[in-house]
Amino acid sequence: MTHANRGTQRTPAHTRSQVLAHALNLFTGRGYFNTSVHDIAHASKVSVGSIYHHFKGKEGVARTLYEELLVQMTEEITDIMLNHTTAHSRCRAITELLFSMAVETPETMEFMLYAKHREFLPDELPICSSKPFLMMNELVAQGMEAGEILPMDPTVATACLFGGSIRLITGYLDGVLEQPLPEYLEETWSCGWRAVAVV
Amino acid sequence: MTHANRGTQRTPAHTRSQVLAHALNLFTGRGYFNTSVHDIAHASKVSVGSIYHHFKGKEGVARTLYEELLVQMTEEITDIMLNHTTAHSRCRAITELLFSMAVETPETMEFMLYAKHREFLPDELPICSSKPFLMMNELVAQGMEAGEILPMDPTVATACLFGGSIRLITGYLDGVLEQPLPEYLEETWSCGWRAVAVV
DNA sequence: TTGACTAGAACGAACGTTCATTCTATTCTC
DNA sequence: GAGAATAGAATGAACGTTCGTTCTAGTCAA
Repeated sequence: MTHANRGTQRTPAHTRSQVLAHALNLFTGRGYFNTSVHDIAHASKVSVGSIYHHFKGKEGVARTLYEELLVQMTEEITDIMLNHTTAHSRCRAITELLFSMAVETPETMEFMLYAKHREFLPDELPICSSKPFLMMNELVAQGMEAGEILPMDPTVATACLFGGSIRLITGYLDGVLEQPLPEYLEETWSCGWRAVAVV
Repeated sequence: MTHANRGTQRTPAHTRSQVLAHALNLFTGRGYFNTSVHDIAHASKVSVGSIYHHFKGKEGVARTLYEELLVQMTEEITDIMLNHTTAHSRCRAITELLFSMAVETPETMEFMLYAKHREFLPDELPICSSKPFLMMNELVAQGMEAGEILPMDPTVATACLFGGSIRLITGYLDGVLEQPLPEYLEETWSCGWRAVAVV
């Protein structure tokens, strides 16, 4: 390492992660279309050319963020499936996961729940067709077969089980909740489970 | 009327409504930022100058759409409040309203539920702070006082009561439902009410 | 004739993208 | 191990396009 970059890393991996982190921040803060490639370059302290070298363009940055997000989410849910056995316990764990992600990585959460991906990633399926969401559907269907969840359309059950949590998280991300998000967890979970549980 | 506009209306009211209708169509179809003023002008068969005369610009068109939407929604909910007395009956009516709006005016519904208004209307509050949503909150709070709804945080109750419906409607607008939307109404309503109702 | 309305050409700023060039770390040759 | 060769990475000015907006000229009803 020469004096020219004393104090700053300049490995490709570092460049990539810097760009992704700052792009996520800008995309969620002001929106994809209100963020220019030059904004990302400036925020990441990286040149425009580097962004094109690594990601092939603005859309490539967004696509990479989206794909990494789905992979991470899939891993988390797989973990939950392995470490819990009942639908009750699995759904509870997923609700906790959603709440804690919203608090700890709100930008990631916002990018997942709130961004209109189809406006800037035209070839992507809607997020509710993505792997993690399908896994949640599958999980609920299994719980129904096991007699833990009332017999009904699995799509409806999934929507009602998690719909309340998702709305609260949306409210949190919009800054309209009066209490800190975690204080709503217990009641929200109770309602969601009560909506579909076999008594 | 001269030969110049034979067969087409050219009253200001007609111009306004044409612009609004086609703008809504374009905004929901490809997104606000993927729609240019020239696109709106072309689709509405109206000149760019006219759009600027009536709406002061692209953002003005979106703002008008948004405001009209909130007014219409407020009226509908006010109607429901007047024609129903119990929280059970009112919430059921609102759920039906949401489902039927989604089917009959999907673009309006999409613009309300799905568009990221804050990205293109920077001064607007998030939609969950808007009048119709606050009325729903208030309605639920009243139902709680009346002993119809379990005592809990009203925000949570509202989120869980309507969260399932909203998720299903989102799925419908994304085109991922297997059945026609109305077939999900009964089950979704049952779940939502069961989540919060006093037994 | 006046004033609201419409038309569409013109404008300038901002944007995503490209590219010729420079830099840097690693490999190869002797 | 010195030095040439190479490939990947980084740079930022420049380009062509698109877009929101403005402007001037013209239309039409009252």
